[in-house]
Amino acid sequence: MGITIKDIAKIAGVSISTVSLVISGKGYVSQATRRKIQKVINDYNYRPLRSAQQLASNQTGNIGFITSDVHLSRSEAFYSRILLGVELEARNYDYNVLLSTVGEGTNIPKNIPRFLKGRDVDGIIIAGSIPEDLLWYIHDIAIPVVLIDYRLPDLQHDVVMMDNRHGIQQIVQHLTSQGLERIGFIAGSKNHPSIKERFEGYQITMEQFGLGNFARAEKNHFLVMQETSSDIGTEGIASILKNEPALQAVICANDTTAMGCLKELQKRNFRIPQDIAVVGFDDNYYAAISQPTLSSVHVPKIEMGVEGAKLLMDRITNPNKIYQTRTVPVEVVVRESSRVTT
Amino acid sequence: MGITIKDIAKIAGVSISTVSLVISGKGYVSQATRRKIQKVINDYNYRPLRSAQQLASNQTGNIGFITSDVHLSRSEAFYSRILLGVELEARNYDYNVLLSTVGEGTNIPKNIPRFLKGRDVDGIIIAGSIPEDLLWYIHDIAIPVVLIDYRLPDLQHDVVMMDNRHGIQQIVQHLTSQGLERIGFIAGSKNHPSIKERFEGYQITMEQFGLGNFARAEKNHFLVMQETSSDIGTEGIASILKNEPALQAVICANDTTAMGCLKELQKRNFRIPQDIAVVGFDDNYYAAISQPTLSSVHVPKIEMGVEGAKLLMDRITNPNKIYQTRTVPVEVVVRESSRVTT
DNA sequence: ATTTATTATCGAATCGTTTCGATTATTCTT
DNA sequence: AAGAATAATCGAAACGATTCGATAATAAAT
Repeated sequence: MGITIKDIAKIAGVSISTVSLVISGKGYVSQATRRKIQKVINDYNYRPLRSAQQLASNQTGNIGFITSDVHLSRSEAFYSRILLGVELEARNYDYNVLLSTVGEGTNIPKNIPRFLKGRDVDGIIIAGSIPEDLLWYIHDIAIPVVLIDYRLPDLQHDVVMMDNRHGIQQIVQHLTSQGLERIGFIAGSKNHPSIKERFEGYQITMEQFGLGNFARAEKNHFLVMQETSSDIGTEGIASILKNEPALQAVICANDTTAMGCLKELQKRNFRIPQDIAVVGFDDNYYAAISQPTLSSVHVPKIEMGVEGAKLLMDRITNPNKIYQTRTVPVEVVVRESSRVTT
Repeated sequence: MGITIKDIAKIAGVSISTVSLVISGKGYVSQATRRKIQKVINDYNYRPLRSAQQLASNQTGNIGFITSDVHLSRSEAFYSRILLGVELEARNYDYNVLLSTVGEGTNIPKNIPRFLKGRDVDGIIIAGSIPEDLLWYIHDIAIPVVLIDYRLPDLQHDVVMMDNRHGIQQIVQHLTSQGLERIGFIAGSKNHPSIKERFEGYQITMEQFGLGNFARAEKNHFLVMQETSSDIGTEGIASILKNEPALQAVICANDTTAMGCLKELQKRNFRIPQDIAVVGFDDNYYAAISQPTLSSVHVPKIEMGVEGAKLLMDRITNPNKIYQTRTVPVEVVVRESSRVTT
């Protein structure tokens, strides 16, 4: 079928190994032969066969990307964008990206990505939460791993996170600077590390602004275990308002939740933001076109993927490095839903 | 490093080739030896190394998934869901999925997915539009290809589409059954085959309902080349209303466009659906939670991916089969934005 | 009971690279 | 100018599977 390195060598009148050296850029090859060989390669449009390279070099040139099926099909395209970032960066290293989704259920071994069994990848990136025992399984394989927007307290890994605490801090600051003080908090999937950090950020910052009493009162939060959905916002705001009718603002742990919140408030004829200000987190596409437009914290998803890929490449070439956590900066985007003063 | 087929053979006391036969399920192996070998394989948790299999068998066990970067990061997760479907189905065949995005720009050869150059995949799936010359390039490689939600008139391929015409037909029927007759149409990226079919569906059905005159008048459509965005809806409805103030309903070629349309109408204090009914297409997540909730046509995205993967597997094992077009059914979901009568 | 067909097992070639060590050619030291 | 260091090239052994053909064992046919 295809043209092989052997053909190239014969045509160029050199040995196979010299051609290989030219391709990989390793070792010593004289300018003259290098050019000669390169010309033949170009002329015949030759590319080495990956599987042969893989077998001989014991490197696959592939990385695996694992995320849950639910995450991948999320409407906000949050993890899709992270995947995109990974793909973009992997390309710079001439790596392929293999995708595998896993169910939320904890069904090992059916859940185990095929590329792990066949030793098809040099390293993997895990985006978002996956079943804990699967993470342990992967950990035990001793393959380079980078986690994006996820982590387990008792497991050491390279990790990429967004700056959740600082994002919330900016929000609280923005709200209080407008004189709002009774600020509630709503979140789903509270076991997720990002959500946890956002809640902690809320508590810490409120404390700093002298609003610790309000922030500590349980009636002013709504935290549940469910997967992110707009229902959480709907239920959440209802629950808080029941006990705290004088609420002035509410921070939702993400935009989808905020959307549900918005909807419920409108149904009850609250004016937003005059009666209650609402802010989300993530800065979805829909934040910018919802009615009213939603203030949020912009998270650079693609960059998170890029950073993750870089970290992974680093770890693959340098397996004994100390583990790193990389935190990408975020920024509040103020829109109609929280702009009280003009 | 890892355990090899040689080790298994030695431990089981058989030849390498017999072990291979057990793994692949081909040829003749007695019950007794089969069990014996299988036991060793299980005990040692052995998996054949893919790259070695690939090299020896000249099959990769991989499929490539190509989509544009813009499509993948789309907020509606339309193509992410198709990807998910492909992944789910590929798993049933024990195939890996390699992902590559391509820029919208037409920069061959930088745009060429790496897995094509290294002959890393047995076939590829292309979801959504990609630069035309890239499609020609792929066509020339003569590798099995399936297109999902895309096609080129003068290029033969296996194709998966949604039933755009019938979806629109259902919409028009739904609207006219409520007495609405002056129904406009708004779409972006009008060169996309799905959008084209939706527009054709609009024209044909309107004709069937005796509303051909209205549907044929250019002032009642807004068709532009831009990529899908909510701005198209905003501009579109403004444009149509200028020439046709008595508009009763508008069909948007997708939900995102409809969102922009909704927003503009609300800004102008139109009541929806009493003054103007709005429907979208695709049935996004946000269609169900927007204000008002948006009527739309549900498209089973994951199933489209599944169908695509099936078609591709079929073509890989059977390269000379006649080309197929598979059309998945769609269904109107009526919500607040178009429910005039109660 | 011999021939023929079927089932079972194996040895060896093969797939297309990388890489190690050997060999030769060139350049640098003193 | 001889020996040492460096640069250039090559041959051959891996890498870990598949697969073809040969051979041996068993079953079926006459």
